[in-house]
Order: sequence, then C-alpha cells, then structure tokens
Amino acid sequence: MNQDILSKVEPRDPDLNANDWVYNSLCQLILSGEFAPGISFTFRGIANSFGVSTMPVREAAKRLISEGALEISEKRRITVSKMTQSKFDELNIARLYLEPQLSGLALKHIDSKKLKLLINIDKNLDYAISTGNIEDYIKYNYQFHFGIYEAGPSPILLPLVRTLWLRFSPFYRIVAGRLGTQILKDFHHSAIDAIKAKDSIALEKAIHNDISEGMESLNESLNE
Amino acid sequence: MNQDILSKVEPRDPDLNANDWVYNSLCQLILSGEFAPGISFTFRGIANSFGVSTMPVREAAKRLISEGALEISEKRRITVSKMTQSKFDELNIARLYLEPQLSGLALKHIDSKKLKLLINIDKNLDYAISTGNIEDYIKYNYQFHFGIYEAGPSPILLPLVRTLWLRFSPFYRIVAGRLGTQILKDFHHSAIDAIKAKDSIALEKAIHNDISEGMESLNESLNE
DNA sequence: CTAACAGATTAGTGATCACAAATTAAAAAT
DNA sequence: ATTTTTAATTTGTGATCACTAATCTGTTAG
Repeated sequence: MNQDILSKVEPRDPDLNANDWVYNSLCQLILSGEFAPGISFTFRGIANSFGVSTMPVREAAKRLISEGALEISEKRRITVSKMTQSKFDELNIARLYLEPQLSGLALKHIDSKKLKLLINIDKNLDYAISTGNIEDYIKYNYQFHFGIYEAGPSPILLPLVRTLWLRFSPFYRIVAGRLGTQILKDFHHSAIDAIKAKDSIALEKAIHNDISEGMESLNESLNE
Repeated sequence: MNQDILSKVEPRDPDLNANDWVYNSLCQLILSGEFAPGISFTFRGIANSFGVSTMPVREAAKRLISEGALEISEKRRITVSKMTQSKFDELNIARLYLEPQLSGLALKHIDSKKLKLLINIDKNLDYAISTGNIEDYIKYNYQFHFGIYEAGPSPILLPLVRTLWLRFSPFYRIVAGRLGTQILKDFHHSAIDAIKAKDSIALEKAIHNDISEGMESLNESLNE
C-alpha cells in the first residue's frame, strides 16, 4: 500500500482502538473514492502504512470484507471490489427501497439547525459541481444524505445503508472522474423543500428520485 | 460459554478455516435460536468451547458484532442483542422491502427440483407446527425462505437479509417458545402456488404477507 | 524466444505472550 | 449489617512468532 495513505487519514485519537482507527480510516478512504476498484493490498502492507501490527488490520479488513467493501482476490490479496451489472442492479434495488424509508424515519428529528446545515452542505455541493471538483462533490453528497439519515435513530437501517455506500463509492468515484461533474445534477433541492414542509412522503420521493437519477447515469457508464 | 456447545455444532471440516468454522457455527447457533437474548460470552470462553485459540474467535465474533448479531456489553462481555420496539420496527421495514424483492429475483431460478424441495420443507414445517416442535419450526422456516432466496444469484441482497435474520432469530425463538406453535400458521402455501405459476408478483406478495403476519404476532408479544 | 522448473520470498492463519484496564472478590472500617 | 477500600483475577487489545501454502523470480531446458 502506498506509504502516503496516512496523510489522507485522520490522525489517531489516543483513546481510540488501533482496530477502530484503521477501520474508520479505510472506510473514509473508500467512501471518498480514494481507492480505485481493483486496487489491492496485503495485511502487512496496510499495517506498515498505518504503523501498527497486522492484528488490528486483520480485524478491520476482515470486517470490511464481510461488509462487501473489500474482497479477497484469487491471488491472496485484498482488493477493492469491481462493479458488475448484476451487483449494480442489486445495489440499486436496496438503495431505492431502504434510503427513502430511512429519510422518512429521520424527518421528524431534523430541526432547524440541522436543516441549515443541510442547506449549507448543498450549497457546497453546487459549488463543487460548477467548479468540477469531484472530490468535494463526492464528499458533500455523502454528507447530505447521511446528514439526513443520521438525524433519526436508526441503528439497524443506517449501518445497512452505509455498507451499500461502501460498495458503490469506489465505482462512483471512477465514473464521476471519467465523465466530469458537468453531467452531475443536484436533485437535493426538492428534498430540502420537503424537509421545510415536514412532508415525509415528499421527502421519500425526493430521495428516491435523487438515487434513481444518480444511479441511472452510473448505469449508463457501466455499459460503455 | 457452555462446554457442550460443540455437540450442537457441525464438526470442523479439516480444510475449513478455524475462523470460518467458528463463524459458521455461531451463525447456526444464533439462527436456530440456541442463544437466548441477553446471554453473554467472553472470547476466551468461546475459544475454550471450540478448542481453538482466541484468535479465530476474535475475528468471528467481531464480524458478528459488526453485523449486529452480537454486541459488546458495558461489562466487557459479548452478548446476544436484546430486542427493542424500535429495533423491531426497523427490522420489519427492512424485511418487508428486501425479502419480497429477493424472492422475485430468485423465482426464475427455481426449477422443479428445487420446488419439490420447498414443498417437502413446507411439509416438515406443518408437521413441526402440529407436533409443537419449535426447534424444527424455526429450522424449516429458515430453510424455506432461504431455499427460495438462495436459488437466485444475489450476492449483495442475500447477505444483507441474512444479517436481518441473525438479528431477530434469538428473539423469534424466545417468543415461539413462550407462545407455543399453536399460534404459528403456515403462510407458505400461497408462495408455493406462486412459484408453480411462475408469477413473481404473486410470490412477492406471498412473501410480504408471510413476513407481515409473522412479524405482527412477534410484535404483539413484544408489548406484553 | 518460449515454456517449465526450482529456489526464494511473501502471503494469511493461528497460537502465545505482555500489558493495561476493568471487573470481581475479599477484607476492613464505619 | 452496610459501605468503602484494597487485592486478585479476568478481560480485550496489540505485538510477535512459527507454520504452511501460495506467489514470484531467476534460471535452465526445449
């Protein structure tokens, strides 16, 4: 693994497990699209990069493997899963059914302070689109969705959906990088309107629409 | 952990990881309701029961923790999660949205041989209900559902749904044990009919109905 | 120039050990 | 008898090591 991984990762909080630190860091790297699909590692390589022993890396990486974010290649290496059409279709189904529900459950817990935060995130998102900053687009899009989802207490659905994002984010990053941000649109405004109106049906529809549109443009580039 | 756990578990296949063996065994024990909610373990205790070192147990148990089947108690112990109303509601949502979809995807891969198998499983299920054999009821109900789900290739949705079953099975077992099998009904016949007719809409409805009815009776006993 | 082989290297796995933190048990004081 | 304090035990964590098996590499044979 590249040695400068550490520079792209939060420094270790002294009272955080090495295990959790590695896990959180790898998650962050995956979700931000830092890892391209197909890239591969070894336990020892990751351990060296993080300056820890293989032990916490084994637990963190095995967890990510069981969550489907990473997989073991035929050549004894840990790789970032590549996207296939059938995997994509399944992710699409799961996202379309779970995320609107999740947003609906969260709605009543979004107070005016959180709403203001969401509006701000969306502003940053628009700016990222107009300036072609893909890294920021990925980041703010994640923040917007999980800013909503995490508002409510959904200890089961939330981690479930997070594993879905872990699965498609590397692919997402590649496609966005290839097509540029000009094809990206911001479907979040109707979500914000629904939150303002405290209309959960409208919010669920807005999230559904956002996912559906976003995944559709991903799907097109899968078939090229 | 009780020492005779081993007797309720598949013996270790020599070319299977200790890690995977422990994981699969714990899954089997959880899914069959062998572990009551609230029961607690230690890594060393499980390791002794299985006759392995703590290493493979750590990986297996940590995985189950990340999947929500187990959790770490405040007293430094690994416990089987207890059910709460809000957790139950989330599980209900996830099951109702994912499992019908999963059955719909699987339908076209259910050939006459697999159908015959399902019919046989359902026969055993009915017998278990009439004789009040709760262990068998749990087992055959699982076999019926996953006999359908596993027919199709759904590498993402299937593990997702499996984690849902890992979460509610301990609770399921307790309730079924308390109420007896007389309140259990078999809603699988309409699913079998739908499979025979190759009608995916009808199958999705049948699965939806089965889950909805089953979860409803669980929900009632949650509030007692 | 290609294919096959053998040695060297590197991989994941599982066991063991040291350690600090937390729990439990026992003892002492009120 | 009840609470407080102290000692002993047990826990999870992380590092290290041995082992086997797979991978890689450099050489040789065709």
